[in-house]
Amino acid sequence: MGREAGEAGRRAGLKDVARLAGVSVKTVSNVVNGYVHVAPATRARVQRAVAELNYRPNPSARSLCGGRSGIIALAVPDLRIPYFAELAGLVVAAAEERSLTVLIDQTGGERERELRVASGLRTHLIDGLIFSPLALGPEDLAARSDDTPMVLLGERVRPGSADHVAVDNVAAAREATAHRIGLGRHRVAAIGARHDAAGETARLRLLGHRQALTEAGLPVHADLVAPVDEYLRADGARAMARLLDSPEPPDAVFCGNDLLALGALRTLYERGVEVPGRVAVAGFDDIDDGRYGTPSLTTVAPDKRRIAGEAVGLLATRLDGAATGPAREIQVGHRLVPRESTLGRAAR
Amino acid sequence: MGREAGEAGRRAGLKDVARLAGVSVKTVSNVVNGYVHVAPATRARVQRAVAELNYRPNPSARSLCGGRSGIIALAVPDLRIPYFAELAGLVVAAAEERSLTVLIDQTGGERERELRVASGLRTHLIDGLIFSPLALGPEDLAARSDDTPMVLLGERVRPGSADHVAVDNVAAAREATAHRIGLGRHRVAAIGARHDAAGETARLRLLGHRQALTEAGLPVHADLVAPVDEYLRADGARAMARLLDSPEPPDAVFCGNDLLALGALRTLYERGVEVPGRVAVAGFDDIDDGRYGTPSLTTVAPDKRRIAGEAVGLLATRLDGAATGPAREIQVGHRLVPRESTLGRAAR
DNA sequence: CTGAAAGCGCTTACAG
DNA sequence: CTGAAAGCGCTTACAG
Repeated sequence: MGREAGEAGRRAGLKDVARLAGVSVKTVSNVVNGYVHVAPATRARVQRAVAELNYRPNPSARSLCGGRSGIIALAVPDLRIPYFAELAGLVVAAAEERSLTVLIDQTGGERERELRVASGLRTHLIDGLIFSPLALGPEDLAARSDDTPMVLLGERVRPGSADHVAVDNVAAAREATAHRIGLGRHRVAAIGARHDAAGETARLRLLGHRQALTEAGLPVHADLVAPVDEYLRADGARAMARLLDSPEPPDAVFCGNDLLALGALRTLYERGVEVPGRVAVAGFDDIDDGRYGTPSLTTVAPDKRRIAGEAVGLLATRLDGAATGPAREIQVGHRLVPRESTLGRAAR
Repeated sequence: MGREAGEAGRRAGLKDVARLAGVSVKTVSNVVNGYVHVAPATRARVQRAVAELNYRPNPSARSLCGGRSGIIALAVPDLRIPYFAELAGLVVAAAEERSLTVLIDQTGGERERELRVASGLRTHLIDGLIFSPLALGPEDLAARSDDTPMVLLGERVRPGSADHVAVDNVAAAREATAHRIGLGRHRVAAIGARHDAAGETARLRLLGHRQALTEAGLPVHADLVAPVDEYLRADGARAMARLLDSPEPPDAVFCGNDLLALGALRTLYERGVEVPGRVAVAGFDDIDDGRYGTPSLTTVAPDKRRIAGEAVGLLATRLDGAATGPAREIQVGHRLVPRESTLGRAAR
């Protein structure tokens, strides 16, 4: 008898292990936490007792002692948005490598909820926060009063106010548009202008797009920049329809993200417009859906795995003592992934 | 001065609130936890103190007292799989309505990791578990030794051994295939047979598919059932290619999930096979990607919002006292969503 | 290298 | 309806 959990109905505690091993709880604690100064024989004895009792540390008690909970929060707009889902999956995996557990908060990109997240919604519970804000601006973030370590995903906040990991949105978008210009397109539209506060990333991507036009000596037509409410497929579909209905439709479109681009492809399909024959389409994010699209979607691929890894890594260093110290900024690479939506079937 | 957290650098505790309000900690605890028997005046005084000190209960302490942590775990194979990402988003939202926080575990569908999840990976930390196993069978699940409340998503386990929420996979798949037969297709293939332990859901869906064939008096050709390793786009694409290469290709395909179907659509696109003209395609899950596909994907839509809601609801009742009691089973509805991949462009 | 003691912030019986 | 006390399981100085 006696495998798995304590038969007694009660789970074994540090004290039980100590008794069985014939040492003090302090020593057990030392062994469990991997401290160095424990005699090998003692360590072995303790480990045997731990195994026998199937002892597992109680994270609540540990965290209560001012120790850490081992939990970090990831706050994103919505897991139903593939980019954030993929990112979340990678963050959970990266966290696991460091024995951290991830709890998810969905903000819906709403200012109120993001404010709550930033001001310590999970204080006491989490050791740190990885936050991808949409509605909050640099000022909001810099004014944060909670002192839980935080790593920001996305645009640069006021320099020095928080650790953050980002891609060079301007450069990446510029490459995407330049790619189409290089293929001979001269009326390159953009889908994704936003008028709300959520527009920082959008703004930078559209800026890169315009830079590419300017660098190529092409005019920037205001009517070739389509605004959207959100960055979802439906918005892209609607925006594409409007562009097609304009007097001089574009021969290429840069979309602020892949979801918009997939929506745009859908409209083009419905209207029987050849892609890339008459309109070349590119997105941003490199979500899985784009890879198997028909046609497959040309996009800019940020290194999501590295974004997740760096975010968790930055947080981990904060948890391991360096709680204070200058804010760090990590710029993660990206690469243009040309596929059929700009190259045609030859792309395969 | 004095907004947000305690200036003193230390967050206010129950004791601080009690002192400020001039009551005992017990009373503060009562107010904070919404107990009834507190004099209105006392309650008001306490609430004022709570607000003034910006007091927030420490979940670790609460959980340590044998109380609850307010945290539940959601264990799914991988958030990068859209179905699970959408489900996770809905679970997080449903949990929030009940003031529960969701922590995510990714099992990768690996037996070892699922076993760890089932046997109490998060004991002490979580109040309950919502688990979508892939590799574990009914025996594994029934043999679970950990007593943390658990709600299973997916197939029926050994009746009575655990709460679970599921859709009627057999009936749903049958409808999907019957739909194509009703449209005059007679060589309806299936993609998604699995030979590993992860096959329970797959098995039921293919069973429903065969039932539809049989009910229509159609033969079940073994060569029209394509096996796959996983349920991802790439698997669907490969399987579709094999089916097309067979001597008598199908005129319709039922795929075990939407990801397989999207992969199949990709192969059909690459080979220039008209959909649904020459091959009608249907999937299962109703993930967002299918809705905007080109063509849009006919699928079976389980009521995901309800799955998430019921799962959290079942768990919540276990946390609110009914920790023991007979296992409950909730069957969630589904509906066939015919789209262009079977109906053609007229579907719009 | 190891032990005994205090205390983290809360809740839960137990009295009044 | 409210209070004083014990204790949840751990870690952290402080001694030895």
